Amino acid sequence: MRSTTARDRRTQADRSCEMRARLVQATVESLVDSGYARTTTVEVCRRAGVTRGALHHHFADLPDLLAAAMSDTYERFFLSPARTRPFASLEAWIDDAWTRLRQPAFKAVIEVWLAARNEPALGRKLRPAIERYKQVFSIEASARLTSLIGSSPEVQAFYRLACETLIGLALGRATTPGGRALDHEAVVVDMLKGLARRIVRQAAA
Amino acid sequence: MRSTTARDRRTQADRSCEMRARLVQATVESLVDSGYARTTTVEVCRRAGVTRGALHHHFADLPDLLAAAMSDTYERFFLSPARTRPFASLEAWIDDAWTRLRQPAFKAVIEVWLAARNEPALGRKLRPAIERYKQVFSIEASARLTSLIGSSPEVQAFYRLACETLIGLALGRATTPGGRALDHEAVVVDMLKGLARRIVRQAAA
DNA sequence: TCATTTACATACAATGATGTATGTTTCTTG
DNA sequence: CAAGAAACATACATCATTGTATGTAAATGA
Repeated sequence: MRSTTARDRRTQADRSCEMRARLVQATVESLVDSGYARTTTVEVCRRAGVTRGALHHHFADLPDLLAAAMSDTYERFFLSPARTRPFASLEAWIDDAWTRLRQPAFKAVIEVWLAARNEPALGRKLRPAIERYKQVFSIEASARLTSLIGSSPEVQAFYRLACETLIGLALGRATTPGGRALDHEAVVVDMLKGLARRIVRQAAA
Repeated sequence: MRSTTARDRRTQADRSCEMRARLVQATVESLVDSGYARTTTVEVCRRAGVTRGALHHHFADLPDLLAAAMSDTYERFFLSPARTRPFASLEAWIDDAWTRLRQPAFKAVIEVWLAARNEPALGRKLRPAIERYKQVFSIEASARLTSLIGSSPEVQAFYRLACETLIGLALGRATTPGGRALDHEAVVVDMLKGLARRIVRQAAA
């Protein structure tokens, strides 16, 4: 009598992949609603419904798992699906960026940003992922924006300002119980888009 | 032979006050450069150069100490010295707000904001201090701004936007190793002030 | 000045987290 | 269809942190 049915039979590569995915997902969820300090190996495994043995089989230690969770979050929420077409307008970029930043997963990013700054060992393991993420907001790397921003210092400065504004809004969400939308979010985003229109128009003139 | 000199002799109220101040200051420093997760009673006492006995004599537990540290930070950096004169311009307010937000102590605020959202017990003890702080940025409570902002929805929206932008900049500092100034800070603040001028001028017209 | 209270230190017990060592099951491969 | 390896579970030893209990020195006040 087999203890496993045919349905349970999976290739080892599949099992590894799925397990890593479960652990990574559980880590992000834990970061989002328990925070870094409470994101322990025990907590992650509890959420994932596996033992700590599984975790330590796939990840050397907790920082390794956190680094993997970060890379995954960047991929899923901020880089993919591959966006290549240039933005039609700065407003379109604002909508796109805010759609991504307002997701709960961004709280996980903030938690780990701060943790990485506080704990050097974690910081080293996270450096590649963080460097990669910084490029999401860098003008140089944003090929989809270059044609819009062009060489106007005014528009460049506004772009930087818009990034900071959206991050501020995202932090507000992250520090709000339940992660609900705040009343003034829509107001601020609208104003930001209105300003974008004016700045671009003025730069063109 | 006395073990204490006349110079050492202090009233008990003085000793209490000084000890509490030392502990609170050590807590803020620990939050700033070690973060919430590493701000333990042991760490705080190490920084303060006292034993944990002293800590637990003055504060029931760690959340109590953190709450005290928050209240103190709000007082020192964001509320006092009593600022009552209305701002001459929105730009003056921006300068003032950014001067305060860019201080390292703001990182302590962020750390505890996030921690309070993650740990309900801490959240309850911090609620009064947090509510109080929210008012720093609320239009209603900013008597120094009402005459500037007036009833114009445009200016109100811009004010909210400016708050978020400055918070975003502050978060950038908090997540930067060493807490150094970032290159684009000045650019963003300048643009923000430029926009403020235009918005106010337009609202007046 | 002496009893009492306050301020602070030391010692302790309990808990929780971490990484490792060692099993057991499931897949792969010759 | 057997090694052997990979996937995962269990058990363990260690360390950090917490709050409390208890002890001692300093200040108060009658």
